[in-house]
Amino acid sequence: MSRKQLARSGGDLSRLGTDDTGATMLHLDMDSFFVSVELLSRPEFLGRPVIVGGRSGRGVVVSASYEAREFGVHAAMPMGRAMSLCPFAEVIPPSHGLYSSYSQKVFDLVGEVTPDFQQVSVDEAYIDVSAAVRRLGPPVLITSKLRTEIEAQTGLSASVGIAGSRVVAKLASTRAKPHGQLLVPLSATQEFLDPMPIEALPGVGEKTKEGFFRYGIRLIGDLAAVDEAWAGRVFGAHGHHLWRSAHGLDSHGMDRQVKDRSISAEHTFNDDVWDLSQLEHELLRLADKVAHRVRADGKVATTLGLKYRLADFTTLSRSITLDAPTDLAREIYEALRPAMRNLREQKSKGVRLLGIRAAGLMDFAVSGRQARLDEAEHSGREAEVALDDVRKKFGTASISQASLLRKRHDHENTGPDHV
DNA sequence: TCTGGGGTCCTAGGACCC
DNA sequence: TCTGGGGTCCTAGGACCC
Repeated sequence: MSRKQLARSGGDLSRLGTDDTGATMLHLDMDSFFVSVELLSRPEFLGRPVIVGGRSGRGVVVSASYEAREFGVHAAMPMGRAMSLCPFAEVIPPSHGLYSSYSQKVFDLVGEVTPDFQQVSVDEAYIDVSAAVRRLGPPVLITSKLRTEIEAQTGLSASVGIAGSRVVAKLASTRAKPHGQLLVPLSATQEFLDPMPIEALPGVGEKTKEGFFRYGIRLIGDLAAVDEAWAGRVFGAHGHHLWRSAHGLDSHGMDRQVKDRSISAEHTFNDDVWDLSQLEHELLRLADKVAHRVRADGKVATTLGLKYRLADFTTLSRSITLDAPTDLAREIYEALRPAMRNLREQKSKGVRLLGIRAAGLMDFAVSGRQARLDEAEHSGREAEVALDDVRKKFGTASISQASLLRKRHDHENTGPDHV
């Protein structure tokens, strides 16, 4: 049974009623967003199974059309498996820039309804219409107009859940898909939630589901019926949060979005890598990517993390907190390279994935970074801070260029013996 | 034909300080 | 003489989301 069918089997929607008083939280979710955007320029594929995703050996499905889903294809599935399930699907490589521009159009339209919304991904947002009802009418009407407007302006369809809380609105939009909207009146909230499988709750994945199953909890209603303190004892903070969700209650408000906690980049190799210099080359490329994005945000990073996944998919991580925050590729690279070398020596296995994370982000202006740059200039070490610009002129630096620059730099500062 | 990339949040243990 | 307890920072790992 597909997820959709499962959701649809959960109850008789007509019994939910029509009273949208107080149901002022909307969850908007674009229907198979990436695929739908691609179909705008490929109308000949309409009605066919279409998959957006990486085609190479280790690619996965990013988005599948509803026709492809009929074959069991879903997001995050390895492409090989998807193709065996649905051999005649059209496969389109993702164009993230294109999706961002359509995303912008959609959220511009949302912004015309109310500024009171929180975008949670490229194709999803929570919209609090409580302040908009006097101006625009009841939530159900606002929703209809918004969906019509989105479709008229972009050619894309959205589904919307309307409820009294974020968690219920989200479950409602899932139930409404595709191309629909669903109101869950406040009085029908528990009735709506109770028959749903426990894994429908956001935050319940494979592991948590197994945990609940061990205690005979299979439906949201089962969780709602237990004592909150028990859920907390057994499942910790997560348990409290999920118990509240099972009652249709949010655990935190819209103000939660403390954005930009980290900026990361990672790469899965087509074939497992054993060669240290190849790893270093990739590390430099990732450092460059992350540094650019950190600078573009006007930030500097205090903590740097390395992600290191072995051929057998075990994932190791190392992190380093810097004395002085940075936004330079070279400093990121130099900080993480020893950790990577250590891992390479300890684990005699091929490397599947390498990743870098920059965290502890703060504004450049308050970071003291400028003072360090000034100081560096005065002490004749401008080569160090300017290296990034040098590297930019060469394009993506090769490892030999990088080590040449590093050697020159080290030579200048500590003498040739240091290298 | 196994498992992308970019994120968030939580936990647990050790270091270190008072 | 040999050991309390709280707070905070840091690191490593893991679950989960789109």
